[in-house]
Amino acid sequence: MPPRQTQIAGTNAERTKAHNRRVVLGYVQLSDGAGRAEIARSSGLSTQTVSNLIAELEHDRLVVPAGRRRSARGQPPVLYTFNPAGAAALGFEVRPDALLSVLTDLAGTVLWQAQTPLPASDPETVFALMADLAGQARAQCEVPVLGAGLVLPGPFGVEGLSAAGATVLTGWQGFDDAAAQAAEALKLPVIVEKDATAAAIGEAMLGAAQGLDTFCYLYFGAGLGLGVIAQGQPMRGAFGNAGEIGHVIVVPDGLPCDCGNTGCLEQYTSRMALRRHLAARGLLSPDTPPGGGQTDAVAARLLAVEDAALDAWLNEAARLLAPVIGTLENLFDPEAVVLGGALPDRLLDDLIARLDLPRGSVARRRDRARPRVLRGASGRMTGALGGAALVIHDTVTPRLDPAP
Amino acid sequence: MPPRQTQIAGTNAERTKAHNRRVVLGYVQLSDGAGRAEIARSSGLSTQTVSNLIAELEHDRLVVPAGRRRSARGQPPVLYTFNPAGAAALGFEVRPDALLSVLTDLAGTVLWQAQTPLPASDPETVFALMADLAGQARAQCEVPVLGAGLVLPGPFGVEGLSAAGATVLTGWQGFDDAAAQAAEALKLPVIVEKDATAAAIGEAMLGAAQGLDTFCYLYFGAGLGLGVIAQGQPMRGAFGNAGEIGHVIVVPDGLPCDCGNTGCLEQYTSRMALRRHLAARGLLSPDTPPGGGQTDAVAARLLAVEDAALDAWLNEAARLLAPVIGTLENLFDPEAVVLGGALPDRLLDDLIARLDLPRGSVARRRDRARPRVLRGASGRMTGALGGAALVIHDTVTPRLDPAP
DNA sequence: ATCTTAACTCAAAAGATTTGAATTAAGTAT
DNA sequence: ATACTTAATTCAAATCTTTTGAGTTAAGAT
Repeated sequence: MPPRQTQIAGTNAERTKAHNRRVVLGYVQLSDGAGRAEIARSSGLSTQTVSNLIAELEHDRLVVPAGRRRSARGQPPVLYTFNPAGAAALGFEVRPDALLSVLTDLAGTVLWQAQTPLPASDPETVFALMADLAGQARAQCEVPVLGAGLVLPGPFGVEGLSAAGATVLTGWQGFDDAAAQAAEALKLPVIVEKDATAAAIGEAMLGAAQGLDTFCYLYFGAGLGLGVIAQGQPMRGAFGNAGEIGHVIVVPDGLPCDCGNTGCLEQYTSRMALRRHLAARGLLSPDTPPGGGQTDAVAARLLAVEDAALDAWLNEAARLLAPVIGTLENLFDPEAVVLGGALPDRLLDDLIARLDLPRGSVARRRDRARPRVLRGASGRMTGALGGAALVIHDTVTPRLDPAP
Repeated sequence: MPPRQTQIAGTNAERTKAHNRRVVLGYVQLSDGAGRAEIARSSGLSTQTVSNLIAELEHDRLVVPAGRRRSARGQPPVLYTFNPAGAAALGFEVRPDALLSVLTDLAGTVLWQAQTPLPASDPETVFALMADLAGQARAQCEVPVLGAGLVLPGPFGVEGLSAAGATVLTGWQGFDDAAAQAAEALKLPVIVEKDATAAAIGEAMLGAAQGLDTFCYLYFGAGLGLGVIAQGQPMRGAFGNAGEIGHVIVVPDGLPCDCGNTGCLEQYTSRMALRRHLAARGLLSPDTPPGGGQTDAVAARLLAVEDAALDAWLNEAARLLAPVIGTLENLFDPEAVVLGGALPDRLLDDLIARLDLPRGSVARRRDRARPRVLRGASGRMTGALGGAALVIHDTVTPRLDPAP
């Protein structure tokens, strides 16, 4: 009868070392060339400890020496830089109709990718396919693969929401279960995350949110998801369902939603909503596949010709989104809100330009250095790339581990 | 030129021990009697390590032996329980007009308290007064005082919001600065937190949110604040301003707010709003002091006689609050949402009973064990008690320390 | 009465960081 | 040119903490 749900583990020398290794590697990654002594000063570790860890990281090819700095007095430090080519990471995004896979180096450069239709989305089928694809990917690269990030659409275990949505997987029990099964199938460490959060980690590691410690990420998939990174760590919620922003009610008695409420944000500001808007005006065939990029292509063309229907949709989407972004600012106090996902860059830029952000917000700081809203990376592989980024994040960012 | 804003510290043997000590103490606190071997199993530590730490904690009087368990085979374990009387914690809540102080034992039992009018709310005056009060408090108790929790109203450093609100302190630079100055004045470790978050920690340690790892806490002060505990840790945001829920817009083109927007939740659902509502109907003198409990007393009386004006206010407050709670559920995925603070219990209970919570929410789980909304502790000292709870939380809950 | 299981304790071993002295290297002043 | 200062790095011994393994104690089961 343990008193906690979340077991908190004790720590020991090995864990201490793993933590310090991440501290050193994380510092090197974010710097462009750092000497041992500088790392020691910043981390509070002794120079000797840093020296040992650097030696180990150099042996593992995760850092490489990059000449000596000159200037100032004293012995010039040997600079070390992060070596993106020293290892690779796998990312898988499972959608109801397809499995998207990438292999990247530690800088997020794609080494290999695949998009595979899914005949069925039950775990057995998917894991078998993933194992096969992982084999192909590993044959392509000569460096060690650190692990795999598995990206699943949420929410999990919710009455109503999960029964109705169009983007739902059946037979998947939850994060922990999926991670264990996937690790077994791939013979690799596996991290499971929902799409918006994985994309947010990707953005933090490799994209527009680099250097941000606390930010919100709005992910335009079929619906609209929210990933929150708070103090460098993804916010998961009690059941892994944090960030279900698509079902925030923005129009009282508005359009009906799968979730049973009316006027959900997702019904107005999402690719699904855009598709419906364009289809209703005859600008898009109603039987366009939901997952495909055809909506994007049409939208991009309409944007170029300043189409009135698209213009109206963008205005409405921006009008409803702006106060929600203000709410996010006031609730999470982020350094910025990032918009990204499966819409064309130009469309997101245009949407951002139309946002009339509320004045009453904790985001209005005198010392503010960057815009309140940023555009992140976009494209179809964003989720899978986020999966790979999870693995990189895990090897680079220190954190307190829960008990195994 | 360190690459991170938030320095991430390395760890060492001493920190390892401090962490493990917290793990053991935290486990004992949440259990009602635990043997060494049980603790070792749950924490992953060896029995010898646990034995050493228990010996140390017993020496410090933080745990006490409580007989042996019988049943099963093998030697019956010596059970240890948390000893609330083994130490004490101070809590201070600074308001523009008053300083509220408490000394509690580790179970949150009040050993001493004081409410002191503030002639001025500049840091020097407040710290001098705090030092004096801390001296009085420490004279009252024979056990060691572990530290002090300093509770301040937010937000900090925001244009517009901070210039306008009625509950603002001037001359206070920020959390870190205040913590250092207070530690200097009190000669004690000091933790600084904003009111809603401190109250939330208090609720988690000692109140309605016991055992909850992830929850939202709505704090009815003069305005309305939100404290979020995610995975056992308070969510602070990038600038310590997370949880400014009072300025979420719930009525388009509604009542004007100090923040510059219109229709903010705080203008409808807060003690300030209640006071205005009752004053406009002649049920309360318009010059009632804002901080006092007079509004509460009048409201309690009106509630008892089922007054129509109060009934209308409660209906309106509940109507606007329900979707906001739904939003919190969908954004934070908490185990529950707790309502507490400076309103009478019965009023909060009545408000909760009137909530018509949205059906489309990730909170609607088949495995849900408790109500979606709970009532927390209430009363004038809630914030200061939260301050003391911060100290207890800090001694009991393991976490990764940032660099000093 | 003996066996089994479980909790606990003692002492030595192992892992990691820290400490302090020595070494190397480059700039700066004499 | 030479000596001094500053800073990074390395080496070896010391320190802190957990782990390991053997041994002890205690209660139920056979």
